[in-house]
Amino acid sequence: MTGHSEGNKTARLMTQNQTDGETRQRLSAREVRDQIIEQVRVDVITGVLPESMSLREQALASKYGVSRAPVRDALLELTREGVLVAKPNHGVKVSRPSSPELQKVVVGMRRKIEVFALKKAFESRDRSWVDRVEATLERLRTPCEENATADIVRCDLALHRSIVEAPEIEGLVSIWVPVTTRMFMRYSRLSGGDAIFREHAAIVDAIRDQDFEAAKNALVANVR
Amino acid sequence: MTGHSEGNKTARLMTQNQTDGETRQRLSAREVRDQIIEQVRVDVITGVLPESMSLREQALASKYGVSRAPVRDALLELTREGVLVAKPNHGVKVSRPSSPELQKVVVGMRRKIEVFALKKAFESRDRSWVDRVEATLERLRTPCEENATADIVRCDLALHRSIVEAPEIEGLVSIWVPVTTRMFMRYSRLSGGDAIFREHAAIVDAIRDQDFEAAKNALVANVR
DNA sequence: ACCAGCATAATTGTCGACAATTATGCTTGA
DNA sequence: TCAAGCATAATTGTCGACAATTATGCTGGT
Repeated sequence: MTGHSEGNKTARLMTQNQTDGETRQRLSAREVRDQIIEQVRVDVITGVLPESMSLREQALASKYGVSRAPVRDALLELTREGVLVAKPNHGVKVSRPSSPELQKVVVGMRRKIEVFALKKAFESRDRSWVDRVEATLERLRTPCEENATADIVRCDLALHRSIVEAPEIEGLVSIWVPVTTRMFMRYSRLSGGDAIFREHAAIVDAIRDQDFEAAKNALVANVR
Repeated sequence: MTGHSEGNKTARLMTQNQTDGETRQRLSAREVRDQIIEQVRVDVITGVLPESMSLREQALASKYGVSRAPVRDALLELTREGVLVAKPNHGVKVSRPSSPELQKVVVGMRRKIEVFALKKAFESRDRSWVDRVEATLERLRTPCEENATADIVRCDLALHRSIVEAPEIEGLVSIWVPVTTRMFMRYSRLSGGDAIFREHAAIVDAIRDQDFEAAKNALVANVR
């Protein structure tokens, strides 16, 4: 955070209420922009921000208690990801989910990407990668037990991302992000946190056991 | 463009020289940010900006005669596309091209995307789409005849993009962009403008004739 | 001679304000 | 009453400046 006016280091309060029925949220130290990106992305996926809803930079800035600059950066990014669509000089709105037909194509692409990452990671025998994946799975446990949708989405994404962030294939993430984001816009299993966790645990277990075929199968079964 | 200082409406000159050996360029009216994005993207693809070269916001801003804001937006966008990589608070540098193995995966994905777009466009029987594709092909002619690499890249990208921008599948572009950008970072046919034009003309001819199979084959042959 | 710690410099991150563009409502004329 | 044109308002695009963080070079101690 920053603020050469009145901001302190870790958080900041709002001064006035917005007209959209959102609950107030605080953002803390870590890159403001990234947090806004994640927050809005999750809000869209979970339906807090409904389809076609238009977003105003100033409104979001006030809501998060920051200036328009990081909000602008975030909206730009989300637009490129496909979460939002923009008309020049006229702002952005929440985009529509894919058609079922497109969704099929997207699912296929995401499977190819993640399986490829899996293969490369297995080849590299990088123990720290396994550790990171395991740690990220652990973050998914509590949200699943509590059926906390927003956190499930967040950690589900984070887990798959950690898989794709295998060593030596850095460039893959930039392709994976828009593909997966688009898939998640039809996130349809908002019930059954237990099942969600088990599916992911199966992937990670197979990774830990260095069983590529099992990991691949569990992954493909989960990506749908 | 803007400039509440000395800018006029269509263009603007620089006031001082930079230390990087770049030639000066002018940007005109249309969204400054988009032009910077395209310029830097093409510069990376054509090798004007070599791998691992680090880019400074202020240097680019001075080079293009604008402030840091639109440059910042552009770098953010290009980072998410995978053209650049960023370390927090430390700037961006040109990223490395894909490994041959990853390149194969990427080629397959791009083919799937463009063929899918082709299919949907044929189904929709939208004449204006055909017109747009034809017009975009026409823009490719002169650069190919003159072997103007940068413009070839620009118009090559534009043509394929116009194909993907088929009606009713708006969401596809956001996936297509990083995939194709990554492919182009290994743009290897910088010789033979004639051949490049013929390949693309074959695609568009088949589209005009409403011959899906021929268009698909020409497309797959071109995407490699 | 070499390493640790510190001051300095360079660069990004954020902020508030202005310019330009687009949308919207109002007035005016037929 | 309705349509066209205009004034007004709302929103994005860009700018210059400040704050914070990170990298770098220097100094002093061992």
